[in-house]
Amino acid sequence: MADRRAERRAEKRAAIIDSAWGIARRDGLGGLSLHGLAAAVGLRQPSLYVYFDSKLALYDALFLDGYRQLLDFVTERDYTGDPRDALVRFVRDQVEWAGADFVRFQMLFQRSIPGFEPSAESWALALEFYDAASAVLSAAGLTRQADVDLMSALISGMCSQQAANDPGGDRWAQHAEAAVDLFLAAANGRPAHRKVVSTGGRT
Amino acid sequence: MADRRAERRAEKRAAIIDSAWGIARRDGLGGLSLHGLAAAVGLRQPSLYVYFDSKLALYDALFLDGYRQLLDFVTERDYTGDPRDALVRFVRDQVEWAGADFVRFQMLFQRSIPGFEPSAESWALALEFYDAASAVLSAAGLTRQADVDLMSALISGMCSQQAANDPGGDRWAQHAEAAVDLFLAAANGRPAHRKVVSTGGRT
DNA sequence: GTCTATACATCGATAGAC
DNA sequence: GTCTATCGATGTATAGAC
Repeated sequence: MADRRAERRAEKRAAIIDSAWGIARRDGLGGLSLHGLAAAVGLRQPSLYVYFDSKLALYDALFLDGYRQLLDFVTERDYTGDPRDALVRFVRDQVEWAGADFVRFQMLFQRSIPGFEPSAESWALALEFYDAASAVLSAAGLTRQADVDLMSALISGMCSQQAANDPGGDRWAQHAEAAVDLFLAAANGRPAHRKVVSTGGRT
Repeated sequence: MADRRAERRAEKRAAIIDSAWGIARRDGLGGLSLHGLAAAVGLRQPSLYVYFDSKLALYDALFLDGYRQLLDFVTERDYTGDPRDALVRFVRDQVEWAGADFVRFQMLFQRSIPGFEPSAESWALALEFYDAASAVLSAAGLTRQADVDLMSALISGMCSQQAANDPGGDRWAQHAEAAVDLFLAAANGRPAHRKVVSTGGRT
C-alpha cells in the first residue's frame, strides 16, 4: 500500500525517540536539546520539526513512549494465579523496572520539566497503567483507600530509591516479599477497629 | 565589630535565596534564571555574582538552605518519649513538611537539575538529617537493614505523593499512624536481630 | 557593591530553496 | 523531507567604570 511512507515516518520517529532517551540518560531530561538530538540521528535541528511540533511535543512523545513500555512490560507478564504471589511479583518487577532506567522513571513519575504537562492522549495511557496496578492490589485484598494509598506510596518509594541509589541493582527489589506481607498481614487480620499496641518490647 | 558588613551581606544573601525559592515555586526549579532572580531582588543580573560564584553555586545554596530548614524543623520538635508515638509524629511531620513545598522537596530529594551535585559541605548537612531520622526509627525498634530500607521507602513515597498530588493537604499525612503500626507489628512479632550498617540513602 | 556594556554560547523556532 | 540561513530570545559569565 501507499502507507509505506507513513510506516517509514513512524520508524524514524521511533528512532528519534530512542535516541532522545539515550541523550537524556547521559545529560539529564532537562539537558536534552534539539540540536544535540538532531545530530545524534543524522539530521539538522530544524528537520526534527517534521516529526515533532515543538520540544514539549517531543517530551510528550517520550512520556507516551515510557508508559507504552511500562504497559507492555506489565501486560506481557502474568499477574494471575495466587493474588499474594502475583502482588509480590508485581512489586519486584516494578522496582526492577524503575531501577533499570532512572530518567525514564523520572519522566513518568516525577515532575522535573518546567512547563511540561502530558497531553490527554498520553495521560490516558498512564491511567491504563494505574488501572492495571489497581487490579493487582485489589485482587490481593487491598481495596480500602488507606491501604491503596499506603501500598502505592511504598511501591513508589521503593522504585524511587532503587532508581536513584542502586540503579540496575536489587537492594530494594529484594524486599518485595516483605513489603507485601506487611500489608497483607494487617489487611487480613483486621477486625472492625485497629487498636495497636506496640509495647516497645519484643516478644 | 566591623562584621557589620559581613552581616548585611549575609542578610542579603538570605533574601536572594528566599526570593529564589519563590521564583522556583512559580516557574519550577529548572526555570530559575539569574536575570529574573536579580530583578526580583532589585538588582541587575551581574550583581548576583557578588553573592554566588555561579548558578550551580546558587543551587547549592538552595540545597543547603533546604536542609537547614529541614534540620531546624526536626530539631525544634520533640521526638523523645514513647518511641512508637514519636515515630508516628515524625512520619506525619515529614509528610506534611514535604507537602508544604513541592520544589523544596524536589531540590532535596530528587535529582532534577542536570549537572548539579551538592557540595561536600551541603551534603554533610543532609547526612545530619539522615542520622536524626535513623535515630527515630531505631528508637522504635527498626534497626534491621530491611526494615530501615522499607520504612525509609514508605516515608519517601508518602512524602512524594503528598507533595505531588495533594500539596498543602493531608491525604497521605493522615496515614502516618497506620504506616508506623504496619511496621511495628511486623518487627515486634519477630525475633531479633542483625546489625545494621549505614543507610547512606537518598530518595 | 552595584552598575553598564558586552561577550559568547545555546536554544527553540521559522522561512524558504531544493 | 531535508537542507541552509537566520531570527530572536534567553541565559551565564566577565570586564571595567563608578
